[in-house]
Amino acid sequence: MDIKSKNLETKHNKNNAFDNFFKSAFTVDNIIFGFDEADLKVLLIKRGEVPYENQWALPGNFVYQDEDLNTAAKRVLAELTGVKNVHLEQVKTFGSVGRHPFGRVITVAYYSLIKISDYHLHVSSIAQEAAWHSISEVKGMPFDHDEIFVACFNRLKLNIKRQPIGFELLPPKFTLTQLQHLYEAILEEKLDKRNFRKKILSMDFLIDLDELQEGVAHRPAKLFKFDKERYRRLYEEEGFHFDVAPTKHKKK
Amino acid sequence: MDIKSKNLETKHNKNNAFDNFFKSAFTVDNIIFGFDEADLKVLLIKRGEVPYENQWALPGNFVYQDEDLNTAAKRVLAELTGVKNVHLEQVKTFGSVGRHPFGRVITVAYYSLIKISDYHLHVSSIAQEAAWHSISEVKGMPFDHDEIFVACFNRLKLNIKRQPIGFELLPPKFTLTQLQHLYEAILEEKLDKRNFRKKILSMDFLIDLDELQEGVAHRPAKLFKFDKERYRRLYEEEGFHFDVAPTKHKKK
DNA sequence: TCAAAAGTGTTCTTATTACACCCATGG
DNA sequence: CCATGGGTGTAATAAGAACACTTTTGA
Repeated sequence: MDIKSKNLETKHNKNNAFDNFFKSAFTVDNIIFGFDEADLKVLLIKRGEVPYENQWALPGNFVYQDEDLNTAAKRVLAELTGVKNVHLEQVKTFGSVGRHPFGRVITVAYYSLIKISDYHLHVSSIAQEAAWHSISEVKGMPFDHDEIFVACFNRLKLNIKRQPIGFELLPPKFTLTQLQHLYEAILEEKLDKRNFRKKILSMDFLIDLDELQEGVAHRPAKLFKFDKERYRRLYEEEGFHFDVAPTKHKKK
Repeated sequence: MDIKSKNLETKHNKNNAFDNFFKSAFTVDNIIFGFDEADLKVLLIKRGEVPYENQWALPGNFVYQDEDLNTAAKRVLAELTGVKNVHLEQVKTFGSVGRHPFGRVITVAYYSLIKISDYHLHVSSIAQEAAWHSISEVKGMPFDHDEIFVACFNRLKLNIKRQPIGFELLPPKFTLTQLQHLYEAILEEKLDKRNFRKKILSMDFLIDLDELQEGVAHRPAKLFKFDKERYRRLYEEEGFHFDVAPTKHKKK
């Protein structure tokens, strides 16, 4: 992403009445989710810049003057992880007056879903250091990052039941148990195994690869992959609904 | 809302490296929904300012340097309609590079729900003129306002099934048919009368006022009001779900 | 007495829930 | 042969969908 210094300033300088308003900055912050067999994780950085240098925080960056919001979010992600073509969703914008010590900075929060195996740390200008943190440990971040994290996690919980995004977090081949654990990690509740399988298979977007797990000290599980086309069609045409009973608990 | 000229600029001027980024403006735009017996409406303004002076557009305004985003959205609403304490939801932020001819302007879109009867036009600095438009007529607005409208309307469709917001659009006393028409207008489909009533009454947040409509040329309908407390509890405790069959159409 | 909208139940179908045992593998 | 997780079905209950006629009022 190269930064051309466009003539935006000269354009708005024609309209002096508005100049007072062109004094804000805005940023994107990115909650990068990954799933590691059993745990839902978030990629945090150790900040390489003031303010809050050296603290663990959400990866984010200023949005350049000639850069769209989504582009900026993708850039942050790519610089940090080297991963492109990622599922990205804008969640909410945070703009409290006092949220940034340097002035008025509004931030647009995104979440993204990546396969943890695709990730290879690209230490960049954004960060001195980056690391995956379990979602339970994500607390005490600077700015309003805790609040941003909660908003994004809640959005993910909502979306996982309605959108074809589960596979973004899994390797291309996975077992039904892995998929169930992913849902459990996101929804933060245990699900009933038989009901989960019945429902997910009835939806008809999983392809049985006729392959088995290898090297596990128990009966090997079958491997599946997502049929993205079907998954997408299901979502677009009829509004996909995923809901199964938690284990041993009356719903409602 | 008075505008103090805080010392934000001097604060960030200490950090010259960032100064390049403090050149953006941001605004809020507000999709104000109202419901008028049969039709869902949106309050548009005839712009009193450049750019696009005299065109119908979404009401919005720059966010002041010392004003939170929600506060700005409420201010726009209050200046335009005189209505306060309104249901307001942030939907999405739009920030394409070229969306505003005066420079980089990011806008945070909100929707709000008001009782159309509470509204008395306060022509303000924001608008020369304001008027309710049926949602079907809302097209051809300047900037990216069409896109913003669609995003907000879609969000409303989603929320009406999950959140206790229906009553925000109705007068304090209403009939079941009015309520059904509201749902139909938002969801853009006809619903089955008996199923609608069965479901909505079983949820137990409507209070039968033992009053009847007057002066109608047909059997008068009973009047109900919302029990806001119950409605809210229902939502918070168990995640309220509203879904009824459209008339004469197989679902799925 | 007519037009207009209010009000009201039942049956059928589909989806959700609860629940427990045998199987295949590696160590 | 044991520990570990994989894999499977059925019955009971609840929710959703389809559907048509009688009632009350004002004009």
